[in-house]
Amino acid sequence: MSQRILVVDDDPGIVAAISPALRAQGYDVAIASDGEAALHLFQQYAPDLILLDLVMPALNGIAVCQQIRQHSATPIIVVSVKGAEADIVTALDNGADDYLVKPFRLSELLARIRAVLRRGQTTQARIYCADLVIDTNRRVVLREGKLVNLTPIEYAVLAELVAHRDGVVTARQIVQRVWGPQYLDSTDYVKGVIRRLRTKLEPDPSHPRYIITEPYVGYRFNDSATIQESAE
Amino acid sequence: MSQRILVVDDDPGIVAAISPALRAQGYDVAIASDGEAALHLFQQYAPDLILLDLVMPALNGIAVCQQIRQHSATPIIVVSVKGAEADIVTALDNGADDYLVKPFRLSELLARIRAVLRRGQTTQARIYCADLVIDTNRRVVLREGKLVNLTPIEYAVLAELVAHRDGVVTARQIVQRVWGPQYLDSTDYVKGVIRRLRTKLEPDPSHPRYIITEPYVGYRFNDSATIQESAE
DNA sequence: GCAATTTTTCACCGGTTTTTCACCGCTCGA
DNA sequence: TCGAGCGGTGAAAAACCGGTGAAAAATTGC
Repeated sequence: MSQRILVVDDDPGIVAAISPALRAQGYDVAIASDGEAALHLFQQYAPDLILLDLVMPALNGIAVCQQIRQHSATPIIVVSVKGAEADIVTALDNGADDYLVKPFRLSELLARIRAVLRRGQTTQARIYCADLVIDTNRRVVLREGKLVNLTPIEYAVLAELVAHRDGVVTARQIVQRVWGPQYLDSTDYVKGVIRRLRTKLEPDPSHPRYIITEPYVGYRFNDSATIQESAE
Repeated sequence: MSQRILVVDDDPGIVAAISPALRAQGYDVAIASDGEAALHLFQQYAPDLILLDLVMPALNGIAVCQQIRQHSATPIIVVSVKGAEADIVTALDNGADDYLVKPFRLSELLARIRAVLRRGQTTQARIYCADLVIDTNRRVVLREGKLVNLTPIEYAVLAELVAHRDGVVTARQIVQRVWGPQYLDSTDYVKGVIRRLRTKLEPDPSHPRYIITEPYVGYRFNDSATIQESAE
């Protein structure tokens, strides 16, 4: 389901320039040409982000900002020809999340949209993998719904593997990030921790599903939950 | 309790211009003059926001962004002389939350800081948790409807725990925020205060419900009033 | 200035974690 | 075929962490 953007601008030229570009990026776009319509559409359309012009008939941009902020935290990017310091400060202090002065570069607008939307995301905190749930926000790991007790080093190593899941992480990389650069040659640590992680996480520790050894390379966290039944 | 900003810039002139202004606004300011120092201070100082220059010795701004984003969602505002479209897009797509081109207007920077910090806030004045009521506005704590007498330090530590309820707070973080960065290694303080808090708040201080120890990690304020009857 | 409270300091205990080391089997390449 | 290097295993030693108690030092209120 694509994200929805409400474009509020009374200049048809601007709208005609922006909306196709947004649609091309995969966003759903709705358009309002004055403040009243903006508030109405905000209710109806429930956008994920609002692109808001300041100078408008019916209700100006600042007023729209304030109204919306009374009930909602939906991100707002103000786009305006007014580039004066006071305008920018006023808009930001009245609830705008970002401010872009016209004329602007399209790719910058798109980047700022991405940045603002990213911020709103509840940082992809949870990773599901077969019967494993890793909640990086609360720093907990669940196996079959039950909490697994991980020590700090165990968790740090697991986090490192998960952060690069699908890619291989070398023992040196793990030591580097978990113990620090000065321990670069003591890759023995990793062996021990990997073992403990496997006994705690793997259904069958001697035939790991999640923490896979890539011989002579490193370890890999197996995200694709497809279980590989190796015929041995 | 003021919010902390980490200023990362290798130009002493810029730093000299910005930091006093930030301090005048009531922010706590730490300064790093290269990327390595920035990452180190990020760990130590745990800032609420980062002002990041792009051009730096040791490790450039984009790299710093990426490193920080691997583990954290702390807001980053990039401040740079580079105003090219590509620079802006690159920075925003690598985790920056906002981008400001030097030279900038100070009041605009401050407004953008406010806008970005506003996002992260979840101000909730009153926290109810079983028979505990914590009113952060009036700075009082009630237990079974009765006022609990907390000393300033006790309250500050509790507030710190409550602010991150459901998340774990390390002893270092607590010391950092309550006593200040210069006490970073005297985590003994925390033990004492936690003990006193438990005797004052917990129905059964030796089996805490509210202030839970997460071994080898830190303490967690248990918001979900569900009492965990551990079988064993 | 004195008494009560609060904060800091310190040493100890029990439990857990981390580190270290020796050994084993396997694979790769000479 | 053999040796070297890599990864897995096991177990003991060392380090660490959090809780406790108690006393010294600092702060506060009267």
